[in-house]
Amino acid sequence: MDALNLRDRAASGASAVVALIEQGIADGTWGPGTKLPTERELEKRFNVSRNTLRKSLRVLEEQGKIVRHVGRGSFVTSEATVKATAGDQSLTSRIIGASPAEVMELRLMVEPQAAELAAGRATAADLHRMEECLAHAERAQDIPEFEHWDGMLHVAIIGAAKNGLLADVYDAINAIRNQPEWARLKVRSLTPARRAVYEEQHRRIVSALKDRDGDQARAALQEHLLQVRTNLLGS
Amino acid sequence: MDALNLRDRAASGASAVVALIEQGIADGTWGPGTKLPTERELEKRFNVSRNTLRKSLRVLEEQGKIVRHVGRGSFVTSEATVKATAGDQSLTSRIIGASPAEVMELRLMVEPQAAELAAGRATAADLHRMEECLAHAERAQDIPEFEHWDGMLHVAIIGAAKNGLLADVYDAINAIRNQPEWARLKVRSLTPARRAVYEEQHRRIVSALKDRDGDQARAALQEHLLQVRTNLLGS
DNA sequence: CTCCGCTGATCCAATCATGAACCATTATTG
DNA sequence: CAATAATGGTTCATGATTGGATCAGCGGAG
Repeated sequence: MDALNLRDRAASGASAVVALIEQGIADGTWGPGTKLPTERELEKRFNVSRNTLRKSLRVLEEQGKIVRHVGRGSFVTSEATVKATAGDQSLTSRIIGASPAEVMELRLMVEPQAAELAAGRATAADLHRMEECLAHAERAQDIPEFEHWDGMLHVAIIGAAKNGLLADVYDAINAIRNQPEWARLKVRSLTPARRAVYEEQHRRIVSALKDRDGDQARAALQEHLLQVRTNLLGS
Repeated sequence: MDALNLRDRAASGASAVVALIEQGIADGTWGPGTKLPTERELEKRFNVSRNTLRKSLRVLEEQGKIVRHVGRGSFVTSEATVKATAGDQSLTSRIIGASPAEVMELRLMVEPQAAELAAGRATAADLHRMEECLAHAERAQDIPEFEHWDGMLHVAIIGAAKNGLLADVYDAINAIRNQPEWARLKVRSLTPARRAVYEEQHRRIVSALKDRDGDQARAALQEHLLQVRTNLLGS
């Protein structure tokens, strides 16, 4: 049946167009948040004049089912986003605003002690993973690749501490590494000389972990992070 | 007619370009750490203007999926593929499943050092708030009320460290206090004698903070948490 | 016939995409 | 070391797209 051709039907008019668009929203043709076709497109699709179509859209807008913006288009209201904002806010999103100084301070609190725990808990697989990160980092051709394996090494150390909660928290903190400002800070601070220093410090950390020397591991990681903070924040 | 050429229309627009590049990252065309083609190259490949392309790249940068640097190029970040697949789960919800042993281990990592920082950063208002928590806790008529002010005291100490990120993380961890299982554990472990010990330890912590004695504050808080862990977990 | 709704058209305002030029930083080359 | 090329960062003018608003005309229902 030619359900879209309203002009030939007895029940033509604005209210019929409203019903059709509502149906399209209900059956998923236009899902929440999606953009409706332009008015000039819908005008042709429903075979009504633009004024009639606009009247229908106005009804839907007043019902809160769509929102319209000049120059952008008309959009189906998204219940999902409304629902999302009502609930508890993800820590990750709150963390995004944290300053590099705050991040480094927290890392300095947590990571050295995690290394101390890891010295007593790391499995052979953990240590092997760290060695791989070391190798990859030293073979890295450019700074982003080095940063990647640097980050993975720290994650591996945290993971070796065998505390799932700690790993989750560190993951959340680590998400900041992907923030543009933070990344720019890292790249700018990473000179070849400093990279060599980092690689040496990394080796000493992993070496201490392999020796099951918790004190040494904690001290080496702390020294490393202090160096990173100095390079990063210039203090 | 040009308006009906859906291929051309689909290829235009910033969001479409974002999707294309995301796909390229997801399917391994541009793996983690690799360098994207230059903007002037992508501009031609996707048949959009450079400004449009750059808008798309900015979106990807804000999502942390790529990193850009003047004179060098744009690079896929290490966690980009992970981010493309894994949704961002609230840390709070993940934390709920953490065991009391894990929680106490993390608190032992963070809180004593936070106390050390707080000794040097606490404002008069911070110290006053701690005193109030102390007073309320000691006047508490029942265990839940004592627990409440006990928790508030710890929050106040964390807050005095003046690290917003730390405060957010601690808030997330602290949410477990409202979990039924955790509460049961606390109530069972809290005898009147132990409560008296806790109050004495609390007073020593706050006293050290008022004296600006970071070492003493850290030691006192660590001792307190070790005591709590022993009482909670019986080890 | 009159009233009301729909039509077709025109213009306006906000937004977007485009293309180009120029700048700042980095890499490469002589 | 100096010069050149490469590359991302920024800005601007222009045209296209899109919803917003108005108006004269047409046609059926009362």
